[in-house]
Amino acid sequence: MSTDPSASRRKAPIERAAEIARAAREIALDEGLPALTLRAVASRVGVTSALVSHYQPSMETLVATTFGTIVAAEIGEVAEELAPCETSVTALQTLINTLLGPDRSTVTAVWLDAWSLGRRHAALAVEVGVQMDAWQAFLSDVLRTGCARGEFRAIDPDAVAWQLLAIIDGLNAHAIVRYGHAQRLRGLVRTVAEHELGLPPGALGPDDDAEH
Amino acid sequence: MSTDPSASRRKAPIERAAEIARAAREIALDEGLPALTLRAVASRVGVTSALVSHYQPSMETLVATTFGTIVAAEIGEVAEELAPCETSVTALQTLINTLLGPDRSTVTAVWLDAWSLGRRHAALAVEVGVQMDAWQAFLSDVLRTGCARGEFRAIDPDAVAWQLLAIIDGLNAHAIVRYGHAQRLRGLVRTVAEHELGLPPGALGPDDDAEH
DNA sequence: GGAATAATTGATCACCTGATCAATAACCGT
DNA sequence: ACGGTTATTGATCAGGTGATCAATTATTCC
Repeated sequence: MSTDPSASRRKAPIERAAEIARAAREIALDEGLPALTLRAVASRVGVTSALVSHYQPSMETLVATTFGTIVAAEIGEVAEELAPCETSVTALQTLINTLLGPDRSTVTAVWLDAWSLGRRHAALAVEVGVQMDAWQAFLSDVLRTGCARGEFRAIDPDAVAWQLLAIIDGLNAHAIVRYGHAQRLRGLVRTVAEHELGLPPGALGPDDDAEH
Repeated sequence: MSTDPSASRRKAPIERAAEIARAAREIALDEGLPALTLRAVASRVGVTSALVSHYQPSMETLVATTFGTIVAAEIGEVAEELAPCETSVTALQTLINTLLGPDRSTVTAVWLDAWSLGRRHAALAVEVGVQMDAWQAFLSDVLRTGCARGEFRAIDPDAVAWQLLAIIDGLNAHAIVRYGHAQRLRGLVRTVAEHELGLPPGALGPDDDAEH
């Protein structure tokens, strides 16, 4: 019983570090990036603020890495969801539906916080750039694959990826601020995608109420 | 010399109130909404923080009204710029060029701050809603006028206005975070607008390098 | 079992935030 | 010229922020 975690207050560094990172993620997701404070993390984990400081070089980096982790996880989830799609058309369809779905609001809120905070927060600004590039690279890959398969016809998949992401972010931002969800406006993204990728109108349309 | 302002420290309430409001606007524009603090305003005006508190019921409301003033002024400026346009097509063209121009970054930054802060800031959230509606109403009017003139064909101008604003906001957000300007991506907005308004491709295109 | 190692704590620092209060000073009307 | 009105100040409060320090434990190694 030497490693029984229930009786001992002291934990292995790796475990505690994971605990802190997890708490940070939770706080960021349900209270926003600005609420990600030294004492908030400590309180959620159930330790002293000094301990969080001991595990983290600074709050600046914790905020940045927490944001990065959340967004990276989001990309991973979407990638996993797209994997079983047999055609690039269904993949793009799924991607649009997921990214504009009602479950996206929490992550979108984190993005908004990051955009705002990033202007006075060097480390976060860098991470925002990295994650935006990651998203672009991911979507760009989907488009390129579609072109290779002969499903899409795009001169500049990189540019189209940026455009689609910008539209999706804009719609989601509006949705989170003004309405509850952005699903109503999916049609816009579909139309743009069809136009930019040389698809016939309606090619991305049918599968509207397909998910859950 | 009884009303000489240079010798007297004391000022008329209306004048001081205007001074405070102006300082608040300046701070918000070049340091961001989160930098709009009691002492920052006081310092810029050259008075005590207590005086700012005396003129403002709370920082919460000052932030909200400052944001509202900035955005309302933006709408006013654009409206003024669109007034001389003889056709709705050139009006829409001008609007797109202006809204995605390089001078928009400061106001876009304020929007980002407001979207982020608005989630923990009741008064600001209300003002954000009001100003978004104002923008939508303004653009919607432009589109409706174009329809009445027979230049546009849109089934639902309100919806198209929301869509165009969402795209513009998304592009501007991306531009401010990742690149210096969103001008490169104007083509996207034009394409969408042309498609949604029943215009021939390229109808909004030509006047690309028209402004300084 | 005893000693070295390191996770954890509690206290504290310096700084920022918004807000309130009595006291002071300037202005205006008479 | 004087008195009332009020703009303005200085001080101060309560609370929050990130960060650092020695001291205290718990764990592990020998």
